[in-house]
Amino acid sequence: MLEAGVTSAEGPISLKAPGKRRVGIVDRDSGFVQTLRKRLHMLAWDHHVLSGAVTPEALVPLHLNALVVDVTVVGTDYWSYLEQLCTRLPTLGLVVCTAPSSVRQRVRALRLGVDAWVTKPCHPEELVCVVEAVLRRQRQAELLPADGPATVGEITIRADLHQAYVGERSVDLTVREFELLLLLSKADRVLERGEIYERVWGFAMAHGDRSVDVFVRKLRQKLHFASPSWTYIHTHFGVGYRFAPEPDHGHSVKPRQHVSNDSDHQVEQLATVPALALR
Amino acid sequence: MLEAGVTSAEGPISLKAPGKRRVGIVDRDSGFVQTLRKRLHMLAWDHHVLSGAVTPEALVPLHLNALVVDVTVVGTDYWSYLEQLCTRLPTLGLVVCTAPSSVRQRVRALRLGVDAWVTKPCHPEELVCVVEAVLRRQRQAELLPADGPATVGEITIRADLHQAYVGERSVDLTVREFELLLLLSKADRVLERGEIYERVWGFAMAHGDRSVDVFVRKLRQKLHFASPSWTYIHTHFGVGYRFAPEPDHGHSVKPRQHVSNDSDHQVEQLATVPALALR
DNA sequence: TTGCGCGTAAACAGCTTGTAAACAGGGTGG
DNA sequence: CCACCCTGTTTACAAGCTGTTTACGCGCAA
Repeated sequence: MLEAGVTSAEGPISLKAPGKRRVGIVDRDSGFVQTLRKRLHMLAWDHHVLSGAVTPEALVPLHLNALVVDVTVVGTDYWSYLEQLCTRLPTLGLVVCTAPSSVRQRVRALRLGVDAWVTKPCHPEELVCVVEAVLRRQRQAELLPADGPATVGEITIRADLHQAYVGERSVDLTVREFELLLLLSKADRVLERGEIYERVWGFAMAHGDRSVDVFVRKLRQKLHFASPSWTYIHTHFGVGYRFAPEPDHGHSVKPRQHVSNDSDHQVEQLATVPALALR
Repeated sequence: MLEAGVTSAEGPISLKAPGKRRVGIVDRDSGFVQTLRKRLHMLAWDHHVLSGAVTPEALVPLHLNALVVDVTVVGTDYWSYLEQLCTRLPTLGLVVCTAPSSVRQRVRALRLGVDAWVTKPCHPEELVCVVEAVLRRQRQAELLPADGPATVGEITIRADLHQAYVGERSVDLTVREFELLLLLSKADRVLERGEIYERVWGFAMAHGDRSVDVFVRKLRQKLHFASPSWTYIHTHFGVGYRFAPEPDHGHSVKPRQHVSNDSDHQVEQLATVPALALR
């Protein structure tokens, strides 16, 4: 019973997207619900409209973070329902949004464990903000894990470790290099230098700044050292860079690609290997 | 967050006087304040009536768990004040209780990080219940990590005793050190300094503050003294720290994995340092 | 071919971290 | 009530790493 509450608060978070919240709605005002749904959708929160008073046990598999209830839907004796919710699912954020009530009612509900009481009619936006405030306080407790590893080509990008790997071996990227890789790998198109600079460095690129080029080279070098038979970053002359893992099919005829050069891993080898032989 | 315990400052995970809460009040309505005080006294909560808008920095030594503010006391531009509070003291429960307001105002405040907005005139009992609801959700965060003993590497973390052990021998961690260890061990990823500070200290880290580094060093020292052949805390340069117990494979080859730090010389120094020097 | 964009390399400056120690405040015990 | 001890905070300095800048040469496109 109680573990159900823990599950709904902690379980799904490790399984689903970290920032994703799930909100349940118990209400019959279809217009109000529609507005809420729209707003929640904009916030990229999952939501689940429930038809009537769902038992705490039935709520468990929904993995809700919060529940908005209009107690008029529940029936005359909604107190036992609220009490059940607060007892069995103590980690569930509970917001009552209902018709005008007495101080006594609100105090009783808050004492039971309800997190907030909003009086109808209310602006949907305000209700959403109240739920958000509850979830914010709720989330403060959690240690939200970063999103899981993503694999591109032979490279595994681990956001939780701020590092990329090939198998078990670290590519040994610095912070900037990793951020650059993360940005490039997420964008599925050619990125201009200015755009890259803005999103990695955080401000506008000065005219003539070659930082992006330098870091692309460093990143290419390390990626090539870690995964020699793949090409990841492609140069679009006069435009920018594009990330796309491509295995090297031998040295077949494919000169059309703007495949930038690939220097062999370390310095001394560069001196001995003619550049042309590599292409 | 801030605990009204005997010791100076305690983090969110503190265990002392769990029921004791400290609430600050910023209001000029003396009658209202008197009623509140009386009610808070009955609840055995400490309270502290403040004269006007106290800066977040001045608030820190008061070790408040929550703050009730009538924004009319603060002045015309109370937004910056609320924003400061929410930014600098994100774990502080913040309830605005003031004259009638617009939806826009309430939404803005809730978005800033205010936990609840109560409109005057209101029943003092209801206000207390709202604060209680906020504190309840806040306290949930503190009680959750109090689960059974967990073993990581050679270290056994006893949340119930607020201490870590190697076998039967205590690692002799201070409160802060233990909280740091608990936080790090619960997160399965790299934690940035700011995040660590916010969770352990309870408020936003000032720019240039090295407290986290210092405590990581102390913790490393004691862990290494208690469990010399393991490495627990790894530095991710430019990012933060990550906890992961790793046995030292014979120190012949340095496994330059994603592990940034090496503490070879540290080992020798620690070996020569008498136990007392660790405290 | 020419002009400009891009790859490459290395030097330098600045920042980040480890380390140690002094300092301050509160708690405890005499 | 006072002195000592324990924590936590702050500061300073050194070492290492990272990011930036600069220079040079090649290659792409007109």
